[in-house]
Parts: sequence; C-alpha cells; structure tokens
Amino acid sequence: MDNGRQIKDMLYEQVARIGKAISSPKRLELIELLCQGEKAVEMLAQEASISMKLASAHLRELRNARLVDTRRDGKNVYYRLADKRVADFWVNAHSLAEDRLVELQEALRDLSQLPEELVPNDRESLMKAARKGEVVVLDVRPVEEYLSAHLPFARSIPVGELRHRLDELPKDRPIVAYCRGPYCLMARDAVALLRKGGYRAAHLKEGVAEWGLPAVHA
Amino acid sequence: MDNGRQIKDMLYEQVARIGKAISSPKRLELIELLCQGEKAVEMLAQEASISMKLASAHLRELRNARLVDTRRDGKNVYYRLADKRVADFWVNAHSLAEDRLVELQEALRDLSQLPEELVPNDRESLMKAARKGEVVVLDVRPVEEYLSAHLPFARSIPVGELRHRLDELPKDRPIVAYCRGPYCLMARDAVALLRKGGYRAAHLKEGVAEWGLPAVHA
DNA sequence: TAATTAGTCTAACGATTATTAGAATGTATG
DNA sequence: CATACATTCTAATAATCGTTAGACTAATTA
Repeated sequence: MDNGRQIKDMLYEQVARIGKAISSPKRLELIELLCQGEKAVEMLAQEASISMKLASAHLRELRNARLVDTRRDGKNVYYRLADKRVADFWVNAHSLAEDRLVELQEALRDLSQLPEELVPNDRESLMKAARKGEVVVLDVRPVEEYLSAHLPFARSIPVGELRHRLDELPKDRPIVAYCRGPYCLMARDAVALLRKGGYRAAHLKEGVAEWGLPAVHA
Repeated sequence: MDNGRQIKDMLYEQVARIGKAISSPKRLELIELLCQGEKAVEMLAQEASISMKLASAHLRELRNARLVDTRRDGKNVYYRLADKRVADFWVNAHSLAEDRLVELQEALRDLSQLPEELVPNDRESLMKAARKGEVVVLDVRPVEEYLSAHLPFARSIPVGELRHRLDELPKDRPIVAYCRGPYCLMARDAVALLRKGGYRAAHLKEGVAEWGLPAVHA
C-alpha cells in the first residue's frame, strides 16, 4: 500500500517537469518567441539577449520537457513549439500571473498608459471595424513572424522600418499596432513613433497567441 | 532603449514565479489537495506524506506566488486556493503533461487497466445515466471533501469505510467511483474492493477540478 | 499562568540549477 | 579536403533550492 506513494510521487514528478521548464524567465521568453513561429537558435538568443550557449542550454531543457521540437536545415537548427497546446499553456500561465501578481499588474499598467479609447477594445468590434477599413491593424513584428501567422486584416510593417515607411499609412483612420504579446515592447514603441508623426494610434496588448484561433496562419 | 530589456526581464520573472511554484512535485500535490477544498497544514502534510515543517515551507512558496490564501481558525491555519483559476491552471498543466510526456502516459495507462466499457465514459451520458439512476456515482474521498464540492448525483462513501458499508450499494447497477483526480489512487482501490465484493464497478479518472463547473458546491 | 497544540521562522547543509568556457559535431563553402 | 559556421556536449563554478532541526509565536486548555 506504500506502493501507492511511489506511484503518486512519480506522477507528480512528471508534471513538475513542465513546471520546471517554465520556472525560468528566459525559458518563458523563448517560449513566447516560439509562439511567433519557428526560429533558429541564434535568432532566439539574439531576441532574448542571451548567449547562444545559454539559449542552447535552455532550449535543451524545453526539449527534455517535450515542449519544443527541432528540425535541422543546413547549418541551422530550427526550434518550434511541439504542440499548439504549449502556446495555450503559456497564455494561460501569464494570464494567471497577471491575475494574481500585483507587481505584474502594476508594471503592465505603467506600460500601457496610453488612451486606448479612440479604438474599439473588444475583439469582435475591432475586427468588424478592421473589416470595414475603419481602422488599420498593424503588425509590427519581423516579417517572418507576420508570415507565420497574423491577425485577420493586419498589414505588416516591422518597427525597425516604420520610421521611413510612415507614409504608407493613412492619417484619417486610427492605427492599432500589435506585436508578440503583452510583454513585447515593439507595439508600444511603434505607437510612440506614430503619434509623434501625427497619427492616431493605439496598441493591442494581445499578440497572436493570446488572440487564439482566428489568426491567419501560413 | 536597453531600458526595454530590464522591463522585459522583470515581466518574465514575475510569470516565472508561477512556474517556480509548480516546479516541485510536492507543491503540485498540495495544489491538487487544495482543489478538493480548504485544509489545515497538518492534514495537507499527512495526505502528501511529508513533515509539517516541509509542508509549511512549500505552502509558504505557494503563498508567495499568490496561488493560495490562508485563514486562521483557533489553533489551525487553513489553506485554500486563492482563485478558481488556480485549479484550472493545475488541470491545464497536468493535462498538457499527459499530452506531452510519454512516461506519464504509460504510468497512467498501467493505472487504469480496467475494463471501463461497462459504463458510459463521456460526461454527458454518464450524467444522464446517473440522473435516471442507471448507475451509481460514488465519491470515495473523505467526507469533508465531498461536502466542499462533488459531482452531481454522487453519493459519499470514503474508501476507508467502504469495506463495511458495501451493503449500502446496489448489486444490480454499475458503480462509478471517483476521487481527487487522475493521480489519486482512492478510486482505483475502491473499484478493486467493489469488484472483489461482486459489484460491477469502474472508475472515473477525473475529479471535481477536472470535471469543471457543473459540480455541486458547498 | 503554565502547559499544549499548530504552525512559522531562521539557519544550515547537501543537492540542483544557471551560466560560462572549451572541446566536439555535423553541415556547407572554398 | 580544409576551413568556417551553427550548434551541442562536457565540465566546472557560483547561485539557488529542498530539507531538516531548533527556537519562536499565537491561540487554547488546564
């Protein structure tokens, strides 16, 4: 009957492997990056501001927990989420954290101190407005990520190129920029730039992973 | 602009607090126990087969991650989940683990090597059968947990008492036993006992947390 | 008020984990 | 075939975590 204890310990230990995988900030950042699509190690390291060796070590842990898979193409090894459910899990985890952790709530509040009112803020009416062309939905992530999956009706202008491509955007309609999710600062920077240029702009906290299924996939 | 790096690091670090909280098997076991309702430290320690000191230490970590709350009543300190979402998160996490980790899949397969066929195995038809009295749904957890929340139409006979309360159960209808969830062995033991006594019995992998909303709450 | 119960806090040790450096691997290019 | 490149593996050290023992606290009972 103490046999039961051993079995139980083993079962919880297995689940804890998933917990361990997401117990490191850098691994979470890597997961979020992989939510944007397949990426090579160097790209991941760069985006997460860590060395390739460290990225490789973290990615190995994620692979041991079966959260990511790899594919080799020539010199590069490409990582991707092992399952759509991993993205959902990430969204669930960070949204629980936002619910429970005051520190996170405060930090995020500071981040989005911008009048969002000029634009519909629930998904349905935003999409309706986008469909009618009343607002411009702008994806400011790197083009590959846009190509891998993006919100319906979204146009792609990466933040880096925005400054000298401002004239592609209309001044008579509000622009709603989005990026990788609530912890990505690209949309925030894009909005700052747009407003300085005299555009009406707001940013969406959600990225493709948070948005869920109705995104346009490659 | 490197300011952004600091902000990001902080945001992911906050989410990682949740990850750290669920990166230990014993803490997961405590969370699952708390999914069954409020419990005092000693009870939790006993059920998880650890010392009270260790339980207290793990519970402190859970409290630091804001996943649990406490209430003092006389000599006892009662712990409970801080939010219904924590239970959902536990269910999501272990279900992802079951999806991804072969080791866990195998262990669980071994655990439920019982012909479940005699009984409807999707929720809706099981509930329909229970409503009509065609099957008996049996909650074999401790009574307090039954009182805190249980499945609709379920009767309570804790495993420990089952042996000398067998005659309360009908022999002409199948009995479906359930307990705390897929990692709890009480329902399995109950089914073994029932079958030895000549009853038709099966067990439900799900517990109240997995079942979701339509449970009967205190 | 003293003793008891239930639990927390502090400090400490050993066990993991994070991070980095250096060697090794597997693929592409000259 | 040698070299460069992208990445992994191995080993080592520093930081963190799990666990336990012992002192401490808050509420209860005698």
